[in-house]
Amino acid sequence: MTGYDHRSVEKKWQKIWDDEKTFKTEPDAKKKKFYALVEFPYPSGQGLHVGHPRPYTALDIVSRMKRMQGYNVLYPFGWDAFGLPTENYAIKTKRHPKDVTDENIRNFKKQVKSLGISFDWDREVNTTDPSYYKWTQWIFLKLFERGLAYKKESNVNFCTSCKVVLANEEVVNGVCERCSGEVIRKVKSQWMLRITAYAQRLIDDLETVDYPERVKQQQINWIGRSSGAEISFKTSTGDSVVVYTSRPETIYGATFLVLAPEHQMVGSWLKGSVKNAEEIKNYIATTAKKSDLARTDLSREKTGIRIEGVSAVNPLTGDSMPIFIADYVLPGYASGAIMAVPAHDERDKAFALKFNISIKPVINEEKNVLINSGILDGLSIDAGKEKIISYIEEKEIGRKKINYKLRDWVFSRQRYWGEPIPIVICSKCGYVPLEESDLPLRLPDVDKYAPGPNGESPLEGIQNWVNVKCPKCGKDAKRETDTMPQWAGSSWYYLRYLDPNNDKELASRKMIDYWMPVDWYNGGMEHTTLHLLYSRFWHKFLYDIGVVNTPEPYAKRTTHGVILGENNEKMSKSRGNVVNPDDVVSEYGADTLRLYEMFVGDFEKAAPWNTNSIKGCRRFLERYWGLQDILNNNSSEESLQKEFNETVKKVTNDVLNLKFNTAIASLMTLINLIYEKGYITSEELKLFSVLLNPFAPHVTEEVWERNRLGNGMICEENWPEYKLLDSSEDKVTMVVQINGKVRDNFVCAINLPESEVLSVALNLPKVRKFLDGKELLRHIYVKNKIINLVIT
RNA sequence: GCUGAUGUGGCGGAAUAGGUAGACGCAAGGGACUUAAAAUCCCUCGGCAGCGAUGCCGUGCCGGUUCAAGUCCGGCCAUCAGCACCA
Repeated sequence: MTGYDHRSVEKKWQKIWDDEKTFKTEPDAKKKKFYALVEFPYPSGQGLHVGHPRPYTALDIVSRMKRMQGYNVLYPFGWDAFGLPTENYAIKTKRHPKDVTDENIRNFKKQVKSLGISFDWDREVNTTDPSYYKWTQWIFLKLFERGLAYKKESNVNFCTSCKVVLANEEVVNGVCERCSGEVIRKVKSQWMLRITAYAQRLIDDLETVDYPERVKQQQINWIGRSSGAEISFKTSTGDSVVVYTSRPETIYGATFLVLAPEHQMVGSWLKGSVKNAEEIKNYIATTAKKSDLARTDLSREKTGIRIEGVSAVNPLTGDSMPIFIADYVLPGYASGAIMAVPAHDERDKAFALKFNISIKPVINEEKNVLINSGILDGLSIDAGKEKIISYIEEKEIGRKKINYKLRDWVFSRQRYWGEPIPIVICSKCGYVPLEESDLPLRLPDVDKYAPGPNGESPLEGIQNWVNVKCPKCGKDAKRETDTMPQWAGSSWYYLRYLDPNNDKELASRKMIDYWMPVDWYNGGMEHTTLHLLYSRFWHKFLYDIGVVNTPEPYAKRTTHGVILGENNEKMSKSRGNVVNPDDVVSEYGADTLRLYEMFVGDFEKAAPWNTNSIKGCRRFLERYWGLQDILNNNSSEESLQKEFNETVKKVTNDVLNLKFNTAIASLMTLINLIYEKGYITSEELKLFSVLLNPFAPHVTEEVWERNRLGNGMICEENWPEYKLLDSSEDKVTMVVQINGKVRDNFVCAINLPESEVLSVALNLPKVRKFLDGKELLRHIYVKNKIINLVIT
């Protein structure tokens, strides 16, 4: 037998799969469907990263196994191609972003294809294709129609480096998620999506899906539900201030109010009888200059100013309360005003100590009951909360209230390379949506893609595109020049795969009914509060308007660990620890790379790259190839039937449980046993090849064909089932412990009666030595496993 | 600070339900083959003591439950990730 030449083998089978469209999928009512999905990549100029193949291979293994088990498997792929890096690169190299994108996709596609993933390439989608973004725009129009897309002047995050506004989800540690540039606050008129309308459902429906606990928790924390009460405090000017508190039962301890410096009421008071207006104006101005990062710096000492000449009244105690403004109260959350209870809130306490305000305890911490609290005295926290809420509702000074930290999604970007927002701005009619028949609204060709210094969209300068007639009144109007964020196209792409060429609907209802929901969606942890949350939101909206048949898009979500550099640090060009998958494929082969990426460790955990370990996987495949040299159907003294059977069980279960590393280890153990035995039968080689096929699809096809192990391709074979074998003849190893410590073991027939096991154990020389002069108190017997002798 | 993870040899990592800790792989050391090297094959490989049989210790730390704890309980420590003045 000639040696294992991965180059020719892989090239050959990739061509066959391509030519014969082996993995093309159509709905089939007779088969159970299985929709496997990986996050489609952003085709950057750097090409495929060694981290990409890990999830692709993982779900490829699942898909290939499921196909062999008789499922109708959909495993599609595509390109999330709008976005800033391409645009920036295009600006730098003076090329069109579309050309750059096309080139990057070509390169990526070549690389992905070299891995032998069983994608159905006939369903490839590209978010920058007008036939695709037509439907992204269509969804936007629907959102607009239902009042879920609106334009609003607001204080937004602005990345000074990308010159673009960011969603809250895109600001990480106070800096831009993408470029780590400084983020400042800017008042701008922006398109917003009302994701907050779905906050509760986005929390509740997590119970209906199979996601890792940490993903659920992270989304729940991000949405940040808080339950409490809104209470109105009368002030000396005759106005009232509404505060939100999650601890209404502590109201008797509320000794002052704090308002965000931006609070509306402050402005109106300044027009009236405030004594220290200058001081207050200065404080407001200082606050406005601060970045979010500076403002939320926890280690900073509290600052604030008392509003002299205005005070409030505690509605329960009747006591007068001073009013302050302070930047630790945020304008964007709840009503932007709090009642401060310094005795039971650390921040309020720090503030009270600094400004010398009285601190009044209202909870006995030991007994956990309310004190100094009038009508609530003696009640538990929970009972007090209930009573005070019904009291304030009855007296009409407040009500129960639920708040969320989640903000509406800032949906405008002042950049070129994104989906144009299909809206015309008319001075008479306002924001006028395009007709569905006018979609897609294509991106115009422009000469300059760079945004203006203050974040003006590059589209603003394209007169013949911007200037249009209002679709409603026919008068002169202008197009919206903002584009959509990167996350728009990826919020619904899993639906387009179902029906990628449909120009009447985003996907036909028939296809949606057959394929949805996605059965298994794997992706990165970094998308938990971005893409994953956004797409759940869009899907719920599509469900509400009757486009899709399920309230949740993804039945099961798993996450992969990242591949780190050999030095255990994140792979990056600047660290000089980047491994190029092309080099690995060329030197060791795609099958080896696939095997290695699955064997390197727990799939859900990060793992450092190790070039030496790859050799171990390559060796394993060479040993597999070498099995062809020890084929022998005549010898049959020894059988590995039992071991093969156990491996079937192990591999099948491990693949479904994401334990690819131990599945491979069990195949390695089995091959070691085969070599110990010295030969393999055709039946055994056939079974081994089938088990290995999802992991190493090329080499197994080749061995299958060369040795005529079956008709057709191995990937079309049936997956083996675990057989219940007659085990009455089996032997087991019985472990003998004395006082819980392993002392010896012996091999005996399976299901040997307890009394016989005990007598064998007691007669073992080692055991007798330990028993010498001691008394046997009792024994614990675990069938077919262990006998523990308890002695004095 | 809050939330969620994780802590096992020189390294990556195994260990259904509490039941032989270290599977599998890498690296390392020794040997065979070879003029030599690579490749391949065989042996050793948690620590301490011992020629050895063997014994003791050992899964971040301290305690507990149990015949038996990497696994369960309580309390710490460390690392990672996300959130972070959200009232």
